[in-house]
Amino acid sequence: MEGKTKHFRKRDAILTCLRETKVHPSADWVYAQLKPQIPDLSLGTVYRNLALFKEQGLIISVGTVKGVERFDGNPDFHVHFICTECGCVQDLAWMPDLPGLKSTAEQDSGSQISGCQLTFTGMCRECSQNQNKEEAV
Amino acid sequence: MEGKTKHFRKRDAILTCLRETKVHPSADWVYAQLKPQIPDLSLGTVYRNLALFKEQGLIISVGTVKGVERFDGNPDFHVHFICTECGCVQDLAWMPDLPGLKSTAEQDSGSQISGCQLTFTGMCRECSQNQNKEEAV
DNA sequence: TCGTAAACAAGAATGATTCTTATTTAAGAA
DNA sequence: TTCTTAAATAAGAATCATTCTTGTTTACGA
Repeated sequence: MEGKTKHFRKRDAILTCLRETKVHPSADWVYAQLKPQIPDLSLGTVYRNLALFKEQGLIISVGTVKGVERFDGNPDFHVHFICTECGCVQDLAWMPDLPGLKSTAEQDSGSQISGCQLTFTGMCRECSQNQNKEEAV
Repeated sequence: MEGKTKHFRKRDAILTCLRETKVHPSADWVYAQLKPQIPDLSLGTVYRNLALFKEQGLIISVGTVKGVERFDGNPDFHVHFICTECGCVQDLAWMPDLPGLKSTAEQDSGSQISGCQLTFTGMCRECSQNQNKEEAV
């Protein structure tokens, strides 16, 4: 009742961490998050497992924000918003017609399409407010 | 008839290079492209000017492909396809209703939206064919 | 009990990008 | 013209996210 778990304890913890957060974290964030509970966790392990999960389609990459790759534990298609100011990433609730998009794009490109990313960039509410404060000074 | 040009010769060459190619190049590709004509061009200059153009909205970043940022000299909204095998990037001709997308996303996120990226990933025709050949062996 | 393969830690290596310093250039004031 | 100043740049060092290497531990089946 303890034997089998140990071998995958870290792997499982990394996947669970990704699934439970909404921040669309970086490898480093996941590492910092888990390190207190798993003191002998290595950053390399986080990177390796993230790459594995991505390959298996369990997670997706949201893209690179300020030079750092960000991940999403929900691999189902949905729309993202990225704040170019603070780098936060949000899921949008609204969902366009994906099958339509995909088949159109497939015909257009003549390629086999496996993934789709719709991402908006801009300034999040919080950053907009902070900007206004600064301007008011 | 030669005076004013010199100061911006490299800057102009970098922007022109980006506008004339369809490959959605990396900084390094632009550097390699221009180096023969401009032997004293430095890679740092390419990076610096790309960052400047991006800030000015003259070009956009298509995202990071295999760890390298790729750029597009056409900043107007259009859809991209990225081959995860060879890393090539293509423009698609088809264009969804952007204003509609944007206003919907703006309401949804409560944020000021300035940019939009719709990107499909998959395997390009050429890579698909190569894969078939390999399997046939 | 062995042998093998996967998971892993630790730290080195890589490589894209950014930063620093000194030089050159343009353009305007004296 | 001659200074002064600021932008553009080259060259190479520095940074830092990511990947790779090596040796160790763990699970599991013969």
